[in-house]
Amino acid sequence: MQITQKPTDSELEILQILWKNGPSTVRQVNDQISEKKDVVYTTTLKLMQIMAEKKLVKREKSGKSHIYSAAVKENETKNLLLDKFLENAFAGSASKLVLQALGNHKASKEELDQIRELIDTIERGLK
Amino acid sequence: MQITQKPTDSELEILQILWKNGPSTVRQVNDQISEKKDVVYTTTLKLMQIMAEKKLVKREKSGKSHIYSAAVKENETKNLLLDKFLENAFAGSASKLVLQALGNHKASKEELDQIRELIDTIERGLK
DNA sequence: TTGTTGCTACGAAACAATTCGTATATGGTA
DNA sequence: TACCATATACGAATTGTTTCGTAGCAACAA
Repeated sequence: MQITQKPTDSELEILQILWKNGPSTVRQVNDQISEKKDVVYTTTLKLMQIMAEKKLVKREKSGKSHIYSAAVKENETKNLLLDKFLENAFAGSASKLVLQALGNHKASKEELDQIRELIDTIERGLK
Repeated sequence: MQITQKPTDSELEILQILWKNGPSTVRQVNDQISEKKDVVYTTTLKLMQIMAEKKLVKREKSGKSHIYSAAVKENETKNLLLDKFLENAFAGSASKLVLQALGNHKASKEELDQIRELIDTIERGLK
């Protein structure tokens, strides 16, 4: 399923858990979230029900509970979020964003090298 | 003034105009916004009044109208937004974000070179 | 069969962001 | 001064997100 509409922050939090852990019950997702903040079980349930309506997740019955899994791809979703963010905050310019991100956040030598390699690859493509 | 709270999308839109054009009246800001989408004057006015309460903008009286100007720095604001976004979508990893941004969005040779230079500079610092 | 436990369904409150209509004030001009 | 154009103030409707309480259902053990 192609993602079109940007998930909210809470929805993204749930998606991240599903991407990381694979198909899960509401209980499992809620346990994860509870490690970071106080949230009642039914709040997570409601969110996941809404996400099912929006087709952000699929669910299937298993005994008396449901197993939820992400219905949108991690990569595509993050790209969409990035696009919107880029548009809102950096007038759509990826390089402005990159300069700001690298200028102000710590990255290790390995990470920097990785980025440099990617640039090489892209430039070879550009020719 | 140090920014602490993330501006909303609409607020950011107004800030971008103030950063770009300098101190402006509500009318001027609204004219800019109107080029892209339909918005009634009082909507923009209300937003800017709220932004004044939040100290995102300052205003001073000039004749019968007010002149508004940004009260937060462009660089700091974008950094804050970037931090939040990084945290929500990329687990705080700037390099993951950069890889995704460069991998999926077009950047020109000049932009790529600029980024490469920045990496060089950072690595010299790290050394 | 009858509790107990843990699940889903669902309504509604609490917020926050956005939008707009209406009332009112003010400055400039005839 | 009186009028008009344009400004601000402000309340309120709308929309979307997040939160939680309560009701009811289903599985399983005693």
